Amino acid sequence: MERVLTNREAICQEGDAASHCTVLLDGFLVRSKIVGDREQILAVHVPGDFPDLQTLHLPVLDHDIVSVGPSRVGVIPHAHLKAILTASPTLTHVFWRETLVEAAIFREWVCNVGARSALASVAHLICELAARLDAVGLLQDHSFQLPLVQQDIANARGISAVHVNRTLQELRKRKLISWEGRSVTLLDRKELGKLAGFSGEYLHQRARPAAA
Amino acid sequence: MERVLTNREAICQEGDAASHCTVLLDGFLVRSKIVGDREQILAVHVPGDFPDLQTLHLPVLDHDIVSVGPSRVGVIPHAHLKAILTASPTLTHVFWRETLVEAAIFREWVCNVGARSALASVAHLICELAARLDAVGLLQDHSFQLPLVQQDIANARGISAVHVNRTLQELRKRKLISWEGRSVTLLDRKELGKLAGFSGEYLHQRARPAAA
DNA sequence: CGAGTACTTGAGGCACCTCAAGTTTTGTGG
DNA sequence: CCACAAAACTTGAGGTGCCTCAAGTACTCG
Repeated sequence: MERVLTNREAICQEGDAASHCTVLLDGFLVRSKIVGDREQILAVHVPGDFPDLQTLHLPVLDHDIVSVGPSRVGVIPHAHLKAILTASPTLTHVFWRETLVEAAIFREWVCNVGARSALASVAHLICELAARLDAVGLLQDHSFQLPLVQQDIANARGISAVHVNRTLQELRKRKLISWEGRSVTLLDRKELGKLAGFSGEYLHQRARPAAA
Repeated sequence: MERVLTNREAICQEGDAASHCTVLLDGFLVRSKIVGDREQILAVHVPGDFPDLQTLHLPVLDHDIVSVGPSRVGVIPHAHLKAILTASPTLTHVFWRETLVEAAIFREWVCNVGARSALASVAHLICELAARLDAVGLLQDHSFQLPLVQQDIANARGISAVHVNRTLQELRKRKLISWEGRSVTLLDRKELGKLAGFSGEYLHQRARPAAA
């Protein structure tokens, strides 16, 4: 079953008991959690991701999942998915692996918010999104569409929106990125990666598709 | 096979290709990653944990695993583990679930380093360790043994060791904890949890063992 | 019992924060 | 397709939580 989402529409919320899984077909989703008076974004999902695969074994959600920009998701009932996995040990391992890569990304995010400066951390987020979008063919000519606003970046990185603004200005001043409207361009991917301390290893991408 | 570890002994390092998994039988392990000139601790493991289960599907490690204090681990070859999992879909789901709980803990750590103050974040770490140690019977009378030093707490929380020291003094001053030598005691679990914004939900513990 | 490691304390500094006001862009109903 | 409101972005200025450096004290273990 398919479901079309407008901007900032909740798929599910903390405390919900999920009975189905979601696959993101088009657009973006973020997972977030309210911590005191702040909102912490835990993950940004790109097309091809299964953002709530963990509900198969941990049905009660410990965070919210919300669309960013117009999006489209596929919905798969748990019962259906379980039948498929029972029938195919190979698919079981594919899905398990998917959740393990996700965990590796969470680990890198701990490094981003814990050990990197605001500048490096924001640069790292852009590198990560570019690499993941590239893997599904959504990076064209070093550019991609990104409906996240500066407050989202702030919530993802644990810094203030004002500081995100100044950080992006610095990245633009250094001619590392351009960001106009919804369109982000990596002007110097190598230098940006160097500043961010980015290494794509943790994404455990199997193969890179040929460049367009 | 069993392996006995002394303090600060590496089990495996970033870049290694693992051919076996580990189960922590006794003591503590931390997973960490070097980020620029800092070390970020990604996870603290307690007895019963499988800290490198992900190597089954992602053999190349993206971080180090090191003992803290004298420890004892069991070593299970991948081939052996895969045979067991092939034979038992139930066990497959149990192990998968284990990695999903671990991912939930990573998410909470993102909140800790991203959205909580130093005081709340350190308090949260203590609450989490107490809850996890309680689940395996290693919390006695609100006390547990913890071989982590202040620099480790700093590396886990993305703050300086000096500030960890001052934070612990504040927690002691507020009569929330005592920490003498290796022994940590929760003097007021409720208040500590409140300060930390701690809710054990994310640990997805199935059942709590009866208190000793 | 000596040497290394961990802990503590003080003091000055800075990366990032909050508040606040203005400008630009985006979305929406008439 | 315009008018208007709301949201997003930008800029300035003062503040603070945590940092770094540095020195001294107290463990711990061989």
